[in-house]
Amino acid sequence: MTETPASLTSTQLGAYFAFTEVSSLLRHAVEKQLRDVGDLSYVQFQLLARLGDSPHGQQRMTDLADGVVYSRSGLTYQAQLLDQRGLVTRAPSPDDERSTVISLTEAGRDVLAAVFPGHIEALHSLLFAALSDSDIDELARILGAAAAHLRAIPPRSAAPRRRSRPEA
Amino acid sequence: MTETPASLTSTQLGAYFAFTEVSSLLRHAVEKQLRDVGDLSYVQFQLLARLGDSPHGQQRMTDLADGVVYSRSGLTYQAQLLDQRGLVTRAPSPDDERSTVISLTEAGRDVLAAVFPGHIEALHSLLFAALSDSDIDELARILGAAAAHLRAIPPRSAAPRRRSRPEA
DNA sequence: TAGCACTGCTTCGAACTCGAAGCAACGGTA
DNA sequence: TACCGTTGCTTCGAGTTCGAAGCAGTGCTA
Repeated sequence: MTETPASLTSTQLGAYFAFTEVSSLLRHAVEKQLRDVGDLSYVQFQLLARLGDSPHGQQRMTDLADGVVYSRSGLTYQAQLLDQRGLVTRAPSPDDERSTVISLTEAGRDVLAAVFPGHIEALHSLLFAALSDSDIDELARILGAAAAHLRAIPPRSAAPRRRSRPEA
Repeated sequence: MTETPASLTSTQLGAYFAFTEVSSLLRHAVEKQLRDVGDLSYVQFQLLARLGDSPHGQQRMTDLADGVVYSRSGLTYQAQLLDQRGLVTRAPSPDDERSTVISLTEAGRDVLAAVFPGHIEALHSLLFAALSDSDIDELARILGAAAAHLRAIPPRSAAPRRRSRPEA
């Protein structure tokens, strides 16, 4: 570490607060749109979208979970729900019997197609409408660098969790 | 509406994806630090921090909930937990018997003080370390504008919720 | 001052999330 | 081939979140 100031500059604080605020508000607004149009939670949408972007509309559970920064057990739960709704199917991988491959169905693609335009429209009106083209360029560049940094720093931070005192 | 393109430019997509990724990763990392050092969830930290920043270390429940973009019932729950831990106290407002005023205790300030340096250090190493000063300026400016826009757009969007089919 | 819509908080039930533990399959080694 | 640490997923229990409903206090109007 070169230096570790005890505080942040007001600009840094401002950037951080603005970031968290945009994050919260945008998330809520987008969530609402997804719920209203496709009866999807944000997580479910992310999962479907990621599948839609994958080679044969399919991915291994673990890869999918890592992709959306989500717990494996949580993914199992959501995959069940999506499976019940017929938006995805699950099958053991031919390569590795342990793996479950989750695949987007036609119905899944339909829901995705139904939700997408509104999703994009929401992003336009909520986020990009307030920004100039060059702002968006800058944002993409800066956040891209930040994302790369975050991805690289903690490859998979360990350290045991600790909720409350488990016991004396 | 002036125009509603059916898709986003790749720069816009990039900005959006980078944003969500930074948001997720940063959130997880910060959450972990807060948990390890002060045994606080992110929400709890936000609540304490906001109280610490308020006039007499106190705020009305509703204002606090709005401040952190959080449901009222959720706040009631967390306020109970923080109360039990002695980090805050709750009392009816003298002005308005309906209101509950939640106040930071000394113990609450102590926890906040214990957690803060690590929190700032985490922000440094996770986020700001990857960015130049001018990047941070830009980020603050752009996200500030976006936040203002988001705050203004939906004063409090209504529209009834709808989860799954309530019936066959 | 009686009536009444509204506000502020809490309670309640249902849904979602997570980590730990459990179970099966894999892959290396002897 | 038998063993064994590792990997991939699911099950389980506990904790957290939300919206709807309920309840009390407020303030406006007649």
